[in-house]
Amino acid sequence: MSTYTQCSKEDLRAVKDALDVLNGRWKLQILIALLNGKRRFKEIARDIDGISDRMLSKELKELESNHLVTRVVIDAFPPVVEYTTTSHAKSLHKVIHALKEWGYYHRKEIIG
Amino acid sequence: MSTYTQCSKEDLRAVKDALDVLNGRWKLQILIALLNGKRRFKEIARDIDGISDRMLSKELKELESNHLVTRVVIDAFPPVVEYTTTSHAKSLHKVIHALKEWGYYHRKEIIG
DNA sequence: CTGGATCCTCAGGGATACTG
DNA sequence: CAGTATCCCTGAGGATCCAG
Repeated sequence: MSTYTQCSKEDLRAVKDALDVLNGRWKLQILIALLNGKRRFKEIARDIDGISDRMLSKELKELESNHLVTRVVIDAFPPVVEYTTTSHAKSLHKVIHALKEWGYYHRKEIIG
Repeated sequence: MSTYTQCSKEDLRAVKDALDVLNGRWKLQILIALLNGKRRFKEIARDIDGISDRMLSKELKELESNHLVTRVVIDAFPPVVEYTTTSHAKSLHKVIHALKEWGYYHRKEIIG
């Protein structure tokens, strides 16, 4: 395997596509929360520090339209809405893992 | 291997750290260009579709302050400035690879 | 509880012109 | 070539209030 990160035009486009779907400060955090098992709107909101209801709502919609999240309404009172990740979202675990590892590595590099 | 992407608070923080350093639409593109071997300011600018001189300059500075890029001035006329990635930046190849793979996968998921 | 609607702020980023 | 300086604008995102 090459030690280079060679990227063709197509590869670069794929990277940009990925970044496009995961853009903003919230989407990955939301997906991580869901992959950790959180489901209801308020649970997710509580889990993510600093997110507003408005943003959470908006981001969940975008994630849903990108097939990363499934929204299930349970007809009851008070209303219950459950969010789950799709299998497609689960394919993100390599991305998340890589970012996590690199985050740790970077902190050592900068601080240590 | 677990199929879950369990993230502790610390892990989440690491992910956020990583995203923080790579934020915006340009930084990863710049790093990819440099990892491909490009070096001079104008070469990078030409390589990245749509970036302005102003943004490229700003982003390069941020990357430099995060130890991801090295700036070398060659005293000559016309001026020559060479940018290279640090070994730390090279550790990003797993992140880039994961994003690339997922980008392709995502396109198939959405379009196909 | 689950959000929608509205209003507002601010930083990311574009365009252009200019310097060494 | 390698940037800086200015001006400007859009859109991400926050705050608050309201409805089912």
